[in-house]
Amino acid sequence: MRSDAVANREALLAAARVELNLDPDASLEAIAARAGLSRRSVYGHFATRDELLRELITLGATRVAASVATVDHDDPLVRLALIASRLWHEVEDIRVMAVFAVRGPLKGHTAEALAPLRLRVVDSIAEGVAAGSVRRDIPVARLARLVEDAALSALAEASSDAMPGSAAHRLVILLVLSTAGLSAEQAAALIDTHPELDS
Amino acid sequence: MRSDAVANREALLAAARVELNLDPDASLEAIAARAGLSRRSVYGHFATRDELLRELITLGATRVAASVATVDHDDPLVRLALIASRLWHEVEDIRVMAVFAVRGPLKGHTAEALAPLRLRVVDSIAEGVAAGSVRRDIPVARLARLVEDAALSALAEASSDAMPGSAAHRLVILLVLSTAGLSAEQAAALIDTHPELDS
DNA sequence: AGTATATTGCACACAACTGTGCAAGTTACA
DNA sequence: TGTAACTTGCACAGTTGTGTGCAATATACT
Repeated sequence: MRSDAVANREALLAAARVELNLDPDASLEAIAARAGLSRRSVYGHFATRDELLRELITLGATRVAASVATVDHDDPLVRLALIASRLWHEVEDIRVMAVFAVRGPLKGHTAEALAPLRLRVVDSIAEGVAAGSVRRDIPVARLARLVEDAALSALAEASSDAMPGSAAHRLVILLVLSTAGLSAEQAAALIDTHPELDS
Repeated sequence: MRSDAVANREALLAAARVELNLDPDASLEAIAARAGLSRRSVYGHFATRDELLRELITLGATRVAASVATVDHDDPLVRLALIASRLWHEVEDIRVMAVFAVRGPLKGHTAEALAPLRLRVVDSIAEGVAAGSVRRDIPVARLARLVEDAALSALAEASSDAMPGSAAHRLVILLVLSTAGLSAEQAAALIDTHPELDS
């Protein structure tokens, strides 16, 4: 592959990231334009629109999963909070795109790349239940989905209502912990006693 | 208007309710077919697809708002829980459609009919904050949106993962209370000490 | 039974896309 | 500098929808 072709491929992915973050239904025309290319040449890099989207999602989801994989802490609740924190940082400037990937028509594909992350969440919750720090009134698998949903709600809220990044970051963690069963005070205490949750 | 025309209009709205609940992007063709009419005759009742959707949403949202308007209780938290409960009952069998109305492209229109309901939620939360029973770490307006989002998450969860209606009903209330800042135990206690939340 | 009212099928215009074929142009790079 | 690799514009086919005009038909209601 020629060097400019490589660069253009990158440019297309970057453009798609931006454009789909503005409007998940953005056309190839719009994406190509942002990349400084013609719609026609998109097909020189990706066979179909779908292929472009899948690649984009795979890259993003893998990156997120990889980042979250390095999280570690003995306390499952703190681990959960740390995961939420990492998630925020990884997704901060592609919030809409992230929500689209997880909730949109390609969610099945996203799920594959996100599987390890979700496994980690389920494990942490199960551990928390065993330790008595996470609610027992909702089955673990379901609670894991609801916790993820809470995080997405926070992302969406941060997208619509412009708020300072630090507030959004804290909000994601708070909602995750609240959904896990903590009271607002307990959640705040947990965050405040763990400075690594500020970064 | 002729009597059969009135009936067909109703049939179209009912069909749209069902069809859009299966797929929010359902075509007029599909809706008309379910109503036992031809696509062409839809235009005898509604000028555009948009008009049909708006009418549908107005009817539904108004009904929900009216039902919620009759909720009353001194304790703002219990009131919030009762609102969640009513919401569930009103929306139970059009969950997908409800989520579409609130999150989809017509959310602006939905907002009008839903305004009184949202006002009530904001008020209850504000009252709860004043009474010290609702979290103070998130601004009231934002918290109101997040509480609503939590309810929607519960609806979505109940839609995807088939669960008994009673469990879904309880889940909606639990998530609303958790988001409001209660611990899982506090939320459960509140529900269990208020039998009217079971109906 | 007669008439206003509804419904239907069909054709058509239109829009906004995706994806392809091909000839002509441009550019990396050996 | 030559050539393979890449990009472009344009035309075209195909898809899937919405919305309209119109003539033919069916139906409610008086």
